[in-house]
Amino acid sequence: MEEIDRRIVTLLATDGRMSFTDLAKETGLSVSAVHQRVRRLEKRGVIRGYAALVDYDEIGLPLTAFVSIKPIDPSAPDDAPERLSHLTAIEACHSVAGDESYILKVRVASPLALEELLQQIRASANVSTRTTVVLSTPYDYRSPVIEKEPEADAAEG
Amino acid sequence: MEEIDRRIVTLLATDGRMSFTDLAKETGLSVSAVHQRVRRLEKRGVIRGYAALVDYDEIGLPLTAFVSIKPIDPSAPDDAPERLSHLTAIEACHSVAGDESYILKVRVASPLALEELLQQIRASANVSTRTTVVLSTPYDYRSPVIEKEPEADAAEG
DNA sequence: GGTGAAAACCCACAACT
DNA sequence: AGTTGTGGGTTTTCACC
Repeated sequence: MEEIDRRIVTLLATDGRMSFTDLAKETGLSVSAVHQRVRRLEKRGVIRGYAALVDYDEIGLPLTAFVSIKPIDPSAPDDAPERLSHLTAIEACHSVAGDESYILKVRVASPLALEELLQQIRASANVSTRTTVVLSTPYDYRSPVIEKEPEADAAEG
Repeated sequence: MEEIDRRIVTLLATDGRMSFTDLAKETGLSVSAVHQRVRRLEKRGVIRGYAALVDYDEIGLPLTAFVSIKPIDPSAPDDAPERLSHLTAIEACHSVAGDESYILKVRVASPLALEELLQQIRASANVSTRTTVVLSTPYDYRSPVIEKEPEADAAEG
């Protein structure tokens, strides 16, 4: 990705509501040129969307945990992510290398809610769970510093 | 938090660039009322900010990992988060219960970059590391479903 | 907290280089 | 890909309820 696009993505990753006018000032381009680039970055999937970052304490979900899961029956087809996606307390699901198959990040209201969630996870995906409770979060959702050479160029459109 | 604020936060968590005009339509309030509520939610810290969600493959950081760290000298003061915050590859830092003290989420360009990062983490915070590499991410950054009763009311402003 | 309205500002598109 | 120009929509503030 080239310099100006990198700058646009960095700015929007830091302030997702920055106006095109301000992006234009920051990049030295015209408003329409920036507009065009942002739409292209969205279309290419470099920008996947925009989100307000919320304080989970304030919205009544103060307990965060990482839940590592392992299938009870390793020979069964592994469709844990789909089986778990209806559980809205699960913020993220990562397939990982190592002893366990997935790491889930979950947000709940209380220890009791966590207990109930773990039961639902085990029942829904036929897995065992290992839970690591988050005590505090010094920082989170930091914006990336974008590399100069992300990858070799792909085939032309 | 009350019904309309919950709705506003949910909508902005899902689409961080939604206009005040659209938020007004969705909530049945006037544009100015929605505007006022959003500003209040920002000021109260319920909304911490706005971010573009980027595709880390596309920006040249295709390797994600969780790095659990443990102090080499448990009697030394624990200031790992501050000591590590200059490493921009670290997206998040959570203090956790359990055998290790923190879980870091990191984004790097390559296995070699991960190796170098781990050396920097160990050197900067005087810790040992245990790394779990992410193979794929079925989902991530899902918006919260906000509870009706987050907490008892705080003291008046 | 809510409303409507005015002014300032921003977006989206067109025409062109 | 970039620029400028413009009509129309959005944001922000203000006076009032």
